Amino acid sequence: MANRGAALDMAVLGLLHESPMHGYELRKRVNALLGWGRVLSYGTLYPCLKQLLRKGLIEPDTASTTPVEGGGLTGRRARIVYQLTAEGKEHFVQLLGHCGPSAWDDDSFGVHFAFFGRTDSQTRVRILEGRRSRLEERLDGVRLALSRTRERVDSYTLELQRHGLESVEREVRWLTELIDDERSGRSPGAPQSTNRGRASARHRTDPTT
Amino acid sequence: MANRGAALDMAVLGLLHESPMHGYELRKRVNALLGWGRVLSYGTLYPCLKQLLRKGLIEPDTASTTPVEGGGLTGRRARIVYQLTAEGKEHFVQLLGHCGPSAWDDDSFGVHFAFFGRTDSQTRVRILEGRRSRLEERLDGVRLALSRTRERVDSYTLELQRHGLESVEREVRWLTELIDDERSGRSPGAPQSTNRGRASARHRTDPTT
DNA sequence: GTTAGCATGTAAGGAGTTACATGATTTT
DNA sequence: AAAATCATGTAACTCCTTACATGCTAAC
Repeated sequence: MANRGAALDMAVLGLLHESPMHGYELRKRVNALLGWGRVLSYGTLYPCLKQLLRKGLIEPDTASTTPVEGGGLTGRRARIVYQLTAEGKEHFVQLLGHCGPSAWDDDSFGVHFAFFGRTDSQTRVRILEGRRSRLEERLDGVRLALSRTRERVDSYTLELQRHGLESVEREVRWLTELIDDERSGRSPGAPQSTNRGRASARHRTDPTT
Repeated sequence: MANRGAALDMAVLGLLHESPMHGYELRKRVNALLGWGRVLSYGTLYPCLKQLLRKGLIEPDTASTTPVEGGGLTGRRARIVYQLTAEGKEHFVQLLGHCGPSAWDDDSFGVHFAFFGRTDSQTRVRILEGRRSRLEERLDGVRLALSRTRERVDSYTLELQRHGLESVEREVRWLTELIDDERSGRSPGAPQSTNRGRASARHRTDPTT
């Protein structure tokens, strides 16, 4: 019970690990972090924070949290700035190390990847490979279905399946490149704020955009 | 109330429109139709069928449904073959015609696309264009977030965002090609079972696979 | 002075999953 | 005789969204 989307927990913990934040800010950062198409709603975020608080993984930062009384200087209404507790940090590090099947899930993988900068290369490779074989299973399933239905299906259905297949194949190639980079030490490595070597150059899109 | 995943309803209706089927078969076909990554479970499908039955959109095909008594000949256990009612067919045609915002959603779009063979070119173009602008909005959001955070973020987060961006951009280009094909009459058109012209040739992947 | 953005929450409900319950038939 | 596949369903639970409730501050 109470798994509250392991991916969301991890995203929140990871962002608070970087710097303390209040809920409103956190929501924007989570939405930016994972280009999840869908956006995180307050109805999900606040209950999540409440639960993390109850578990003792986060706590209000009393220094930064604006008290409603005395205000004047701040110019903002009361808000609760959260920070990680010691257990919270510990828990996040543990989540980071988990490289089992649960980390290959669509959402979970995205969050793990976003925090790769805090992991060691070995864990990264394990997650990358796990994710890849997960996608390859998917591929096999779709290819099988495609070969069985082929000819019995109209061109649009076929085109849809073909497009889906191509997307997943592309993702597999992406993972393979990342794994190769990782193994040969060409990986982005440390969480530097300089933008030299933002992942291998061959991934780049039009830089003038 | 009771929207029961408009996308699922439509997929079921559409498949039953092609030929009557029982639940077990239907599940496999739905899973093949939409390379949804996730698979449809019985816990979703059967309640859905129940509801469509209650709404009078589908009915058991008494001729094909195996009665448990008297069996002998069939060699299979009792199963319920469903077919569309007149209202069901009507409803499906209506769903097919809906080209408003709800049809641009990830799932909904996939189902609409899969049944494009039953629609007119005008509807197809409207759905394709709606879907494209939906994705372009998404793109704008991500680009904005990217430009605001750039430099403050480590290379892995950046790479994740870049990859997400590229995927969506690729999808936009795919839609643009389809729209062009549609406008110039180069579209796959009718739901033929011959495989001549399975969408424009330039979409093809390695045919030897 | 009203709209837009900041900020925190709750309640109701939708959509789907897992796990269970049941049992026949076919293959190994 | 066991295991896999066919076949239908229900119950409990999870995750998340929408819509609501509340109120402050900044900009137009």
